[in-house]
Amino acid sequence: MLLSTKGDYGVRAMIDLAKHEGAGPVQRTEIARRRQIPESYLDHLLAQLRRAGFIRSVRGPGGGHMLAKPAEDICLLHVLEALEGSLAPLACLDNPEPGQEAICGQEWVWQEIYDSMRSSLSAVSVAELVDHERRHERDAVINYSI
Amino acid sequence: MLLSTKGDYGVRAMIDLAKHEGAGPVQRTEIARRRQIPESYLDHLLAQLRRAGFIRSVRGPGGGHMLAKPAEDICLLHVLEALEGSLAPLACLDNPEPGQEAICGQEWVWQEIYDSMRSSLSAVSVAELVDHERRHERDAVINYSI
DNA sequence: TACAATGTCGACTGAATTGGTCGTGAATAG
DNA sequence: CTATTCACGACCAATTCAGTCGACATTGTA
Repeated sequence: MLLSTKGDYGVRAMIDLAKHEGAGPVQRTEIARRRQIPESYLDHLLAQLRRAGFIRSVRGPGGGHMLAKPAEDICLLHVLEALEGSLAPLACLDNPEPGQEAICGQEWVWQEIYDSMRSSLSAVSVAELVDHERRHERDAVINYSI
Repeated sequence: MLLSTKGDYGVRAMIDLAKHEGAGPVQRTEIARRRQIPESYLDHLLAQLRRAGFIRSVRGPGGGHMLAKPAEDICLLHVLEALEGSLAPLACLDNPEPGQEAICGQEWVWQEIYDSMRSSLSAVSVAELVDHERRHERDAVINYSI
């Protein structure tokens, strides 16, 4: 049931881009270092995010990557689905086949879980993830300073 | 994010056993046929369910498998965890490592989803799955008869 | 113009996991 | 004793995961 690293890393990258918005393009190298992602692997994820329209990239010296739209307008669900494909825990939740209920007998439970999961994920924007991280950092500093 | 067939098949098997409770042991062959599970694969799943204490098995002619306790007392969460191991969508939810929050930045979202999922799964017993299936069958018959 | 920095893309790969099969052996009812 | 049924472990093919690598395109700067 694990999310693959694709989804995890991809979201990390989006958070990193959102956090450094406004200071020009962010380089692959920087994202990879800060978020502990293998650089050449990150390449693929950035490509997927670009094709999905979440980021823009510019080449050449001083180039890098940036969000293609405001972080508030990008929800976690869309990012994850772009990277992972469907998040359904059972294949039959996406394309229900008639007669399967009698054999499998548990779709209804998973359907509820799936709906609830999608609802949670679509309620969280990349901007909120950044906010949360910033708050967490502040708390850590306060704790440390006591 | 898919549940593996282990979990799916295993739950199907438990439902099948619960449904045919009281009529003596149920054979591997029967379960496999009704629930569309490869018979020799089902073998492994029954072994895991047995080791986890959910079912008892008897050998010899007329042998088979049966629930080791009332279907009402067996919840989906326990069955699935016995078959799949942890259901956590991120590895860090089970053994959080300090410092990861700053890098990953999304645990809190997944923690909520994970908690909610576990809560849903532990609220459903195998008996309820059987009930649900029986109701579904009745409805299907009614629809057919119209 | 040359070149260095950067992103783009696709081929390739090793390891792990998934989803099984198969064969041997043990228990037991009749 | 034999047929039936479970028990268990060895084995296996295909797929997916998680990357690496190399060739190439673009562009700012000297």
